[in-house]
Amino acid sequence: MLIEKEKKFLEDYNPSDFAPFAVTVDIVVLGISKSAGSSYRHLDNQSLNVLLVTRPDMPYAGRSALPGGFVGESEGLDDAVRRILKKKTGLDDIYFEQLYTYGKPDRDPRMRVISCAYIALVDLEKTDVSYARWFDIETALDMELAFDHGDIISDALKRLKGKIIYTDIIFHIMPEQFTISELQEVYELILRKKLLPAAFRRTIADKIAETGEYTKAAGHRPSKLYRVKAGGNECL
Amino acid sequence: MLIEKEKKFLEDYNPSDFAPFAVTVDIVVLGISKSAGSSYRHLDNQSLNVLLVTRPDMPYAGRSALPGGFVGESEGLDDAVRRILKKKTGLDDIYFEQLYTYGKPDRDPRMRVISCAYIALVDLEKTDVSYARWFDIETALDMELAFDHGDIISDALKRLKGKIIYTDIIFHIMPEQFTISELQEVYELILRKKLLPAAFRRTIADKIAETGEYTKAAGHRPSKLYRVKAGGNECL
DNA sequence: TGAATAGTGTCTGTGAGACAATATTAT
DNA sequence: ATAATATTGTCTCACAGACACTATTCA
Repeated sequence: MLIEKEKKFLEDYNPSDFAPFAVTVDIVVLGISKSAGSSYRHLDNQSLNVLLVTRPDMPYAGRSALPGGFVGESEGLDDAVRRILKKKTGLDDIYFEQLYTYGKPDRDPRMRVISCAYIALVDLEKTDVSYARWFDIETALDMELAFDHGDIISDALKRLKGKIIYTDIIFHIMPEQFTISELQEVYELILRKKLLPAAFRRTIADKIAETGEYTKAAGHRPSKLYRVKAGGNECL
Repeated sequence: MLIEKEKKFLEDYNPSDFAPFAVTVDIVVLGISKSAGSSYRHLDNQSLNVLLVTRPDMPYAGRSALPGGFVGESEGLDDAVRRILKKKTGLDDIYFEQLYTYGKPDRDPRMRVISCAYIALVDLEKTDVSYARWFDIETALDMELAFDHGDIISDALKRLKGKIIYTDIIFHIMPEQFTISELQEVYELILRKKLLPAAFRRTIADKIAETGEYTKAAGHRPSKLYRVKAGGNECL
């Protein structure tokens, strides 16, 4: 005979009364793209982009959505992320981190689905995205996306905005070589505000190293090219 | 006839090939307890505590574990957290936030379980924890806990350590009235390092307000009692 | 040469670290 | 009076904001 206390515990842990859920991972893949400047004198314009796929099926058929998919029966969440990233970008070794888990009962009309959302940062130039398309982040946020993917993207940006101040994850989105101005512009795109060049240089000076190379044919003074210094601060 | 591209998409989204998962929430409930100082002259000792339950069943029967339970079929993750917190602490309106989702395939020997972990901060004095027990955080970390709950607790502490610097969530763990020294000691318990009283006072001065009351019978100079000022910075 | 960008120098204010000094109570 | 804590004062240093200034290239 069970005492009252033990009964109470059993309520929580009885394996027979758990409901079956589907679990997916959805990934906010972010990258920086460049478009030609307005004249030979002007720098290229950078923009923050997010990778989206088009849903072929109901629900939200034809609607854009984050790349994602169901987690396999004996597959870890991280493994599912790696598998999907490989398929959508052609890359291994992409930096990613867990963002948040979305579990509102009605978020998928078909069934109960828990979505574990991730952020991934890629060097966009290296990606081969045959089954997906890059969208400017502003455009993407204005679009009608499938499920709650619009919320997920804006949560991802909030997270990123917070983290680039006290970690070095920004470098995962940069190409191997970059100028300080480019790096500053990426910060500005994410933080949505202008920074002072002098102050910016000072603060990141110890995180980067000169490569010895310079930009060419810029129509004005060339810029030193830098790379990340080893041993950055990734934090939690 | 489907073109190759569409087939590829269908692979990811075919609703019939999803695996059934159980989803639980597990909560790291943290609170500050006081034990009497060594003499009438000395202040009470505060310690950071975590709420644990004892598992009555396999697996890990008899082992201590985080309070948690299966998420109901049409219950939101947050609703599950509120339900469990109410049962284990007797309190509504507890501050909590999502920590991380743990989904290793072998983390529960019975079946595939995804655990969505949360942090909750409570005023320990107000809790009625008939079905759980408070443990000093150091003790808890040294114990052999069920599942991966040891990892979850240490992740929770890392998160808290990061967040108390740039948010005001700390106040959710404080009683209505507190002295600056007490508040400082809580910071020190979480950050695991000593702070300078003068600097500490300066930095938190604008977040708290005097109540007009003082500590009594302290065996030495009494301290002003403060409360939180409205409109704190909770951030993401 | 000049437009456009790269990069430096420096003043100033804010805020943290360090630590000394003063204040107040119960016994 | 004294132990123990509370609270304030102040010097210094690091660093970010602001902004002026110099440097360099290509068409």
